[in-house]
Amino acid sequence: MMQSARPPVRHTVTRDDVARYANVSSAVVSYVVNGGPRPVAASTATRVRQAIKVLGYRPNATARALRTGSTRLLGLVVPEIGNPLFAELAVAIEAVAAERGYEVLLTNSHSDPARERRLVSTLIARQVDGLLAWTMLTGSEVSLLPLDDVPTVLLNTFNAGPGFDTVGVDAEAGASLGTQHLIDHGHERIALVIGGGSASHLEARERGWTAATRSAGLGDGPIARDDFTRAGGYRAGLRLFSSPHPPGAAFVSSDMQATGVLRALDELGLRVPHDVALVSFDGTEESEYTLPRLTVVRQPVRAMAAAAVDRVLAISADSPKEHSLLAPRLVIGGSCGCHGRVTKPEGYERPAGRVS
Amino acid sequence: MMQSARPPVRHTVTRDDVARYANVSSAVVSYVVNGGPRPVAASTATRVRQAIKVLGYRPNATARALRTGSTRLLGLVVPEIGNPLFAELAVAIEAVAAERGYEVLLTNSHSDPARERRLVSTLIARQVDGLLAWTMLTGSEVSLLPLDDVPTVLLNTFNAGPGFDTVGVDAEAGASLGTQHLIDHGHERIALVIGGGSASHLEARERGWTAATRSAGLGDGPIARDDFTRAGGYRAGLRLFSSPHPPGAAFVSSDMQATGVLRALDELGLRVPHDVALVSFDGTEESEYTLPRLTVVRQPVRAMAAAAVDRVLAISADSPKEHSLLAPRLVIGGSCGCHGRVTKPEGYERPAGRVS
DNA sequence: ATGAAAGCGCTAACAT
DNA sequence: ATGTTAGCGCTTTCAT
Repeated sequence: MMQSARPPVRHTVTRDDVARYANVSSAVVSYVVNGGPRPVAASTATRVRQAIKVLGYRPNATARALRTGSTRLLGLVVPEIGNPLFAELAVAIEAVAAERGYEVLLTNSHSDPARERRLVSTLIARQVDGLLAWTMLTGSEVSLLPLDDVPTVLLNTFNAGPGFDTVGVDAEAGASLGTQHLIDHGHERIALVIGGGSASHLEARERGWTAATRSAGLGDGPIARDDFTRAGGYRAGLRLFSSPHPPGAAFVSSDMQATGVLRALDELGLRVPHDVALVSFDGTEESEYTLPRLTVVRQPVRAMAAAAVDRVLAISADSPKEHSLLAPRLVIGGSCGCHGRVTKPEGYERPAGRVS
Repeated sequence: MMQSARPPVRHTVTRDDVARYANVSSAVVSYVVNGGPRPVAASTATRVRQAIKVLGYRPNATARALRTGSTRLLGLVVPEIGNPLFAELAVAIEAVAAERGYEVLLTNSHSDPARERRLVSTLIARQVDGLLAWTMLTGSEVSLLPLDDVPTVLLNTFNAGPGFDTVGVDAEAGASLGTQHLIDHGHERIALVIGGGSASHLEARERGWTAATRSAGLGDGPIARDDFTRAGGYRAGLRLFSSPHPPGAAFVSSDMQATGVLRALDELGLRVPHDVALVSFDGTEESEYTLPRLTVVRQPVRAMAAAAVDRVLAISADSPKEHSLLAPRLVIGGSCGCHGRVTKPEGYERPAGRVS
């Protein structure tokens, strides 16, 4: 005769304990806890709730997930939480997901393809109900991910082929918009500072910058490629503006790099926007507090989050793939030359409070 | 005769399918997948692995967790992922946890006590193996959390009473260190910019600032309290430095606020460090890219992460509570007056790469 | 309105 | 070395 296995004790009070205490069946406890699917007499429900309180019963979401087949968990993969853009996106996605009754398992790929593949695997193993990924992989690499039958939305990935749902910002239009603004200021030699990789959203920014300068009849400006970090922007800025014939303006493809460029310019003794005009891509809160405040092409982070979460929750086996492309918008700061002086940050409110 | 319930189909290929395909028992598949606890013949193992590959089998972590009683998941609650300090801490905790074979469920309380309580509840419901929380609650409120029997480490919480394990930085010593540095520069009236709340780590910073000025025989400087954000620092800075008798130096209790103070000073036409000297608390990467670079009391983020994760994994029912207090250190930047000019950011490397 | 019980996918003790 | 099987805590169908 077989003996049963003895798994480690964890969650001492179970639904059965509550049932026993309240003198009902475990099914009734479920009905009370979940508000259905069967009705429960008011007096019984009260007794059950009382038992739950007295015993300190806490439902086990793991068991529930195993039984129902749904974890109400969304997996999110971003390249770097330390980048304010992704932090803001993660916060927004978390907020939208919470409104829909989902929680988010947030993971950080450190822009490492191998790590990204591993993260996707563990998220799937954890049975997430949906997956949102800002991938660093190329289109063909993405196709190799073990995405099986998990509803997936790729963020800002435009070369993944038709097999994936995508939500992204029109980076090409955004880069054109920002570059055009510098052209409107009369600049004729406009550099591009951009990440070193070949992710599709980077290529799009490069295309937008090229398109704007060319359609204005200007020659292509210099390109400085470096890491998608503050340090990368700093190095790119030093190279670009200490060259023999430095450009008078630059479109920087991310706020983090722009922060680095600002430091480089400061060290080189160049003033913004007087000597060099700058427009950057992202429009994170950090960009509102640089000196001067950056003029930016702002990513519609909230809208992206909402579109992505709603889409991933709507995906079913036979739904056709969708591709949303959101429009970024230009937000004028003090780095482009529109204002003689720095503009107020958005969070500004009349000074109030104590100074003791 | 009873019929069985029919949960929704999800994960089509199960461990039993693999067993059937490889012509072994499901136990053997487990042994192969988990590398134990019983040995498996090499040829059998190969057959099983082949079956796994062919069928595209992916283990179900939910079922595993239910069975073993361990999710290998750590819950983390921080006040605001948008704050670079917490982003850096989250990344560090994630990295340490990964080394120990754990993943992190990261949640954001938005500094809202009610939300924080809810997060703790859902993390416990999700059966995290441990909980790390940078709480905004007071000591007595923390005691009311349904922490039951989940190993918990509180981060930077010093008034939670002896019932909790804690890991934190010595904020009082840090604030003294930073303030003392301004005193060493000859400042006699040193303001404090600090958050409006009453969290214990804020009180500690205030104590440290007070202790340093008093032991130097100086009178207490002005205090500006405002939100723990860039906007809060900006408002505090405007109030503080547009007052009739503005201080010549300030110790700012967070990098984010310091960023706002820098903007306020810029708008008021005051130069740093020439007119006003600044030292701030945190030492995030962002503080290395402000203009000028901030002189900071740097929080030992990596060390905190390691201490917290190791501690939470070591906690058992009968282990006595521990309280680690880590030492922050002063990192000189360009805002205190040590250098005539801005110092190089840490990420600095000799310029290299293309400028096309 | 309530109860009984099967079974989600997995692990591991016990049997062979 | 491999097989059999109970049961983790929960939901839900079917029966009463």
